[in-house]
Amino acid sequence: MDKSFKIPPKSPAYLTKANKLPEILIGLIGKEFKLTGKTRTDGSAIRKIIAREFFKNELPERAMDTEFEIVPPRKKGVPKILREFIDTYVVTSGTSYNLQVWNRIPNCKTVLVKYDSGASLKCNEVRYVFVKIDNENNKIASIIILTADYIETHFGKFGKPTIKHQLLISNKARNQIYSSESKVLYYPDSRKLSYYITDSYDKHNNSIANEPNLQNLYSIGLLVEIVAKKLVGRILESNSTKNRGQALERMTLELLGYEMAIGKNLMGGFPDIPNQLLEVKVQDAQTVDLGKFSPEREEVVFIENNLTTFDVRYLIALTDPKTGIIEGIVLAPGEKLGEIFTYVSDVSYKCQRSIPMSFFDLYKGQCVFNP
DNA sequence: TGGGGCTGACTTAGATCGTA
DNA sequence: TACGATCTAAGTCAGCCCCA
Repeated sequence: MDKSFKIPPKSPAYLTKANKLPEILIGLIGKEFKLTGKTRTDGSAIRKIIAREFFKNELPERAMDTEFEIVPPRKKGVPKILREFIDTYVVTSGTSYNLQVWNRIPNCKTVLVKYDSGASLKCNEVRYVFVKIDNENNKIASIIILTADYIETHFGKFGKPTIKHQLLISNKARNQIYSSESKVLYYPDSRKLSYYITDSYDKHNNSIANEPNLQNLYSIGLLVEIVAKKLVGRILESNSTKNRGQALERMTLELLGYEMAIGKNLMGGFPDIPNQLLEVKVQDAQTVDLGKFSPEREEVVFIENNLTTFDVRYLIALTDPKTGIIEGIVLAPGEKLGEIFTYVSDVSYKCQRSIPMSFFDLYKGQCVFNP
């Protein structure tokens, strides 16, 4: 996308009026658009197409560098097409569309761009451009431009912001683990746990639902022997992303000696296996999604025992993305992860709101603003 | 509805080349 | 030799999907 779109307009008054936006984009209706299936590729392609239409039209005059300030650090939460204060979204299939707005509360008045004149552009002024794709005919079926206020009024408020922590394991670090003899990289338990853990295996009947029982907590050293080393070489069936994590969890439970009825649901929550204070993760790309909890900062997980994210043991299975074979294991207390790997610098969060697909179908062949 | 997962676009850093 | 332009690799992070 042209860099000029990353510069805000000279002032909010220079933005194209929202009710004029359909006139600019109407020409795209019926135009060919083939989905690649690669989500970010499609999202990027649509953004470029929309931007091109604005380019054909006259862009709002740009602000000079000295006239404004982007308020959020690292421009997080600022719409991609800043010159028109627009974010674009691709709507494909399904019965509802899950709108995810990243790093801003959509319908709030937090300032994103602050002008020296005193004017500002706020979160609730972002225009959301939804491009509905006709999958069968590979064409743009409709373009619907909405405001956050319209979305909340018609479909309900956005859900609470959900935080996403991520950890990076570089290929270099990964290869170091692969080239080691055991293929297992591990570190001893946190000092707090070291007084409670045991090095001897004793099959017991505690459910995974139980809170950690400090008498039966296996040490990382023992977990390496009974779980980690035995996981190396096993295959994680890659039928779906979520199932793979669960497959690893089941394998781990089995190796720990817990009995799991076939088809029985796992606990969910944090950590995955509370009874062993063990969080299980699969990694075949560079990024490990830690989810809501992260040991980057110490956070109490079990108040009763004052156990924190630093004490939780992380078992990360490094797998080959093509074969699903576990080629290496990282087993370390949360407090160590940051020393070995890199946390994604800023925490990202998203606000979600589902919009029924029937809403988009209503406007097939049209380009409309807040209909 | 909240949360987790993969993926690849985008960004940044580093390397190399061309010209003055 | 210095500087800028261009190319490449590594690092970052969010879009869309799926599931409980």
